[in-house]
Amino acid sequence: MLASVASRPTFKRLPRAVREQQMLDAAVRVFSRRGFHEASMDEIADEAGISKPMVYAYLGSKDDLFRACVNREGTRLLESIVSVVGDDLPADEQLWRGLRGFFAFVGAHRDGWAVLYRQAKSRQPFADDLAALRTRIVAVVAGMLGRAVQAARTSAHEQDLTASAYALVGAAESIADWLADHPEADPDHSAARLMNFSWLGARQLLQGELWQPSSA
Amino acid sequence: MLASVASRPTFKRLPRAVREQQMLDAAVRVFSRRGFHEASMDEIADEAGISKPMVYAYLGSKDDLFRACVNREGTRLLESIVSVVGDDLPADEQLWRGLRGFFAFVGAHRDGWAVLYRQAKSRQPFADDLAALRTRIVAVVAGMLGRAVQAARTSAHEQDLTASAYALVGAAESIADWLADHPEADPDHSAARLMNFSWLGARQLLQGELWQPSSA
DNA sequence: GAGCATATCTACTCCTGCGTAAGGTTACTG
DNA sequence: CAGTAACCTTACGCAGGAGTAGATATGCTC
Repeated sequence: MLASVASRPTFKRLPRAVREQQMLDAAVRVFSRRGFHEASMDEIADEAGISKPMVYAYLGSKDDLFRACVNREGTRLLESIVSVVGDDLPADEQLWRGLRGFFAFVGAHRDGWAVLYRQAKSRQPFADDLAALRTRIVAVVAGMLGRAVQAARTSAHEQDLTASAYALVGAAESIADWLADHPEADPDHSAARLMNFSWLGARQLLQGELWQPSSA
Repeated sequence: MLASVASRPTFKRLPRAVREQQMLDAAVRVFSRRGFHEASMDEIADEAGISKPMVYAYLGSKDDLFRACVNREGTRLLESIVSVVGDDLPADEQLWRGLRGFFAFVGAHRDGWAVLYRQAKSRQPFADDLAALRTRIVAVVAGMLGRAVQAARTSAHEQDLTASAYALVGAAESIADWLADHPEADPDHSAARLMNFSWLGARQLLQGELWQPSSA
């Protein structure tokens, strides 16, 4: 009704794969700063420099879109941990590498972390997706601890290993949360602090003991 | 327009203070199972056995109501920790008591915990309230560690103490989260597992060492 | 047992934002 | 350079739910 007079330079056409990634990037940013509900599809479309029906055409409903974000960021997160943790290294070295990988991810993808950690937990349909991811991480950690126990020829109950894994993951999330709000902070520093806490325990720390990475 | 024919037994009048508590109880339950946005004011009013305008008259808007829930549950949580942690006890005894108090609260107020932990984190306006509460808890924990360090005549950087406090609080939240989903689990058991992890550290645990409470 | 403050209800209005129908625009292909 | 398939848009339908207006019931006080 209005145009076709000026025939505006209008828009650029891009292949589907590219646009989908742009949309996901935009969605992660918006979900991160607004929260799931407060984020509107209009704002996401706007942030992606595209109109709303495109989002629906490519990624489906708002729920679908959010789930796609969680899956993409979750996969990246998990990948950044498991890719650096070797199978046959000493327990403390594995722990150290895992923590570094984790905090490096959070430092580099603060938006993604916010979506995963702060948003997905509250919405029931996605809580399941997140729980699944968390369970996989906890399983990785518990498996690591289990192998270390075997290597030390001591024994431990399955439940205790799992509890320790939960504690470790929770501690990491907590510090990551702090990190996400302090852009000036160094991820490796956070990793070292958590390493000290979780490996040595409060008792040793109070006695002034410190853990040192073997490789600089 | 419709009634005044049958003059139904209709409703019971209750003093404001009582109704307010009923409403808060209902709101916590509904927010807990639905999440902030999915919870409707109609459902909350219904759960409280009252009609919607009453909620607005007494507690204000939906935001106000949610904030009231967070404040009430947060105050209770903090109280259940600080009330059992003496000032002049050994560090491990303080830690043990604090953890027991915390997990006892979560075990007894799972709904309240869900509101605090899973919901408040995601909504921007309330994230501040929750952050304030968390900061107070972290400060309590850090203060405890600080006194313990002094008692041990060792030294530690302020930042390291705070990081340890964050890690401890995060680990506790993580296990509490698990506890909230396992009604059959014993809160004291969870407290003991976390005590082992945080006090001894992973290294000691892997060597088969265990921490024992001095009092049964 | 009449008056009055307070507690309570029913029945709306209106806004926000998800999801879609119907139709232009671009660029590739023969 | 016409035909066509994939991109992309504007403009709307519609539902859910926050918040409110106005009327009614209750029980305390004298």
